Parts: sequence; structure tokens; C-alpha cells
Amino acid sequence: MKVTKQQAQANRAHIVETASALFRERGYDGVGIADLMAAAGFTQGGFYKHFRSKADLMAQAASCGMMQSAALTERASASEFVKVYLSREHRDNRASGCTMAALCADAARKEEEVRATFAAGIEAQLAVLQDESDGADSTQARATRLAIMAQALGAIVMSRACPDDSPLADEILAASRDAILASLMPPGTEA
Amino acid sequence: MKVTKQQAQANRAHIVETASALFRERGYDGVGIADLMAAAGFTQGGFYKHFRSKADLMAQAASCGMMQSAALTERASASEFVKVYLSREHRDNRASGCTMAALCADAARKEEEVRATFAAGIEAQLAVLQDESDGADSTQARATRLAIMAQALGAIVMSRACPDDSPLADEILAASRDAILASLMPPGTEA
DNA sequence: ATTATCTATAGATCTATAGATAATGC
DNA sequence: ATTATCTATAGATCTATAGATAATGC
Repeated sequence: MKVTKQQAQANRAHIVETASALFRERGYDGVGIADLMAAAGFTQGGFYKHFRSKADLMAQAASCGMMQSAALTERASASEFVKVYLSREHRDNRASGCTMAALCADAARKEEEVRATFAAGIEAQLAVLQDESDGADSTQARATRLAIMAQALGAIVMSRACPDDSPLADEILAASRDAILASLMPPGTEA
Repeated sequence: MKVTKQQAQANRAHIVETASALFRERGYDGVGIADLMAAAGFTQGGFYKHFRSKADLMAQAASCGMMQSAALTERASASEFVKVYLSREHRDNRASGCTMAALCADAARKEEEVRATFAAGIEAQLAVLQDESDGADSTQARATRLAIMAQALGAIVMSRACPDDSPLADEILAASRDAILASLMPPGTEA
């Protein structure tokens, strides 16, 4: 039954990735340890050899998801990022989408351990976006990026709370996309 | 043990209001029926004479909270609204704060019954804000209000996911507040 | 000898229902 | 007679632990 150390590490990583998707899909309280381990191809008993507690896994899974997202957006311009982020595809596919949008509200009620991971994820995403800022005042640039992240995240979260196929859900995405894209235009370029 | 019809109605309303605050504080899955009924001053057995299911109560509690918020903001200007909404006081007091910010992400995973209530709540809040728009293009005005709501909600949600006393949490609120207030200024007024 | 994973289970939940009780309301 | 609330509980969870098993790793 025992496996090699290397295999055990790979199994552990696979459990974290499975959890990352399942948590985004169903929320932290919507995924049990037995559920999760079965989805990853194991039985529940092995869980606590890999993780101290469920909160420990929540933090690792969140970190995994946020670092993946940051890596994926590393080359995108702000306007490209917004178009993908505020798409119906992203809204309708929680499991593969933004960890912060899916789990921020859940995380707010969890252990500090989990919330510290979210703060680190926000900083990581911010650093990626910040990279492409021009030479302007960097304090202001950081604030602008934070505001854009908040707006994009809020739009996805609100849109997801609407019933399936609700016109309002699409309207929220379009309104926020337009507002962000307009704010990205250099001053004086407005129609 | 039985009470008057009037008292029963009052008890029911009290349960809904208690649930509205407790759900915002702990999330839908963080409040059990027994918990809730005890907090309202009853025992669990009576619950199902008032509500068909927990989802039924979730919808009613959300509606209650969102209608109260809409009523409270009826007289506020957009800039006043934003200053209150994006305050540390609001962020740190979930139980009495915005129902959408506290529960949108939870609601996205619940029954359509619950999500329909959220869509109605968004429309109600939108109608209140829309009231004070000037005579400009009303389609554009509605889109602008939606974008402001999304940004404010996103900022609160992100801020709450950070650890207590995290500088980043305050930074998120300030950045979004500044961005919204700047967008509210008439074109050409920028510093 | 150590240990990654397994089976099994303790103990604490949680939603919902059944049936008793004691008051209202016709 | 009806019914709002109570006590009690069924049945299904959920987190975490205990001990067995069968492989790795010294």
C-alpha cells in the first residue's frame, strides 16, 4: 500500500489541485474530506497524513489556485484581462475560474491562516498587473489596479448570484466591462 | 403553548430578522436551524410550521435584508452612499451590513429560489440609486449604477478576505472609494 | 523499521419529521 | 377543533482518529 516518497508528493499535489477546483465549485463547506479524497482517487483515511486539518488544505488549495491564475495573466494587457475575466464563460465555470471571486466571502469567515493566503494571492495578482504599468506614479498605479480587481471581482460575484439565464446577470458583466475599459482610456479620449 | 395569530406572525418576522443577521455573519452553512431558533428564543421544532425548508428561509431572510438596505439608502447621494458603504465600520460589521456583499457568493451555489431573491434585491437597490440620476440617458445611467454597485461590493468582499488589521484590507477600501468618487466627478473636473 | 494508504468508527453535527402539549378561535 | 410551539429522534452527514496492511527505504 505504501508508495514512493516521490509518488506521495505527487498524490499530495493532486489532492490540492482537486480540492482547489472542488472548493471553487461548491464552497468550503460544500466539500467533505471523504468527497474530496474520493474525487482525487483515494480514501478518506490518508488525508491527515498530508494535511494538519481541513483549514490547512483550504489555505494550500487557495494558494494553488491564485498562483495559477496569476501565472496565466502574466502576459495579458489590462483590457485583455478584463475581457476574459468578465466573460460569461468565466462566470459559468467556477471550478476553473478566479479563486478569489469564488471563495473570498467564504474565506472571510475562516481561520486567519486562510485569510493570510488570500491577502498573499491579492498581492501576487497585483504584482502581475502592476508589471505592465507605465512609468507613472506607482502608488497611484497600484491603487488603480486594486480598484479594477475589486470591480471585476464584484461583477462576477453579483452576476453569479442571479438565476441562470437572467438578463440582469449579463447586464452586470457588460456594465462593469464598459466602465473599466472606459477608465483605461487616456483622459480626453472619451466619445 | 399556542399563541395568537398576530403573535405567530410577529414571531415569524422575528425569526426572519434573526436569520438575516446570523446568515450574514456566519454564512448559510454556518447557521443551523437549532442555532437560529435558539437565537430567536424558540426551539427547533417550530421551524417547519413557519418555513417549507431552510432554502425558503434563506430567500426570505435575504429579501428582508436587502429591502432594509434599499430603504436606508433611499435618501443618500451616490457619494454619501459610497463613503458609508466602503467604510471600515461596514466591512467589520457583517451582521448589520450589505446582504449582497455577505452572501452573494453563498447564494450562487444555492437553489434558484434564493438566487431569484438576490436578482430582485439588486434591482431594488438599483431603483433606489437610479432615483437620483439626473435627466441623462437612462440606459447609461443604469449601467453606471450597476458598475458602481459591483465595484463597491467587490471591494468589501476582498477587504473582508484579508487578515484582521491588514494594511491591504484598508488599502482596497480606499482605492475603490477614490476610483468611484473620481468617476462621479463631471468630465473635465479632474485635478 | 518506517510509513502511505486503507478500513472502520467515535463523537458531533445537521435537516426534517413525529407526536405531545396547551393555548387560541370558531 | 385547530394549531403554535415543544420534546424527542431518525437518518444522513462531517471532521478527525485508531489500528491494520503492505509497500518503501535504510
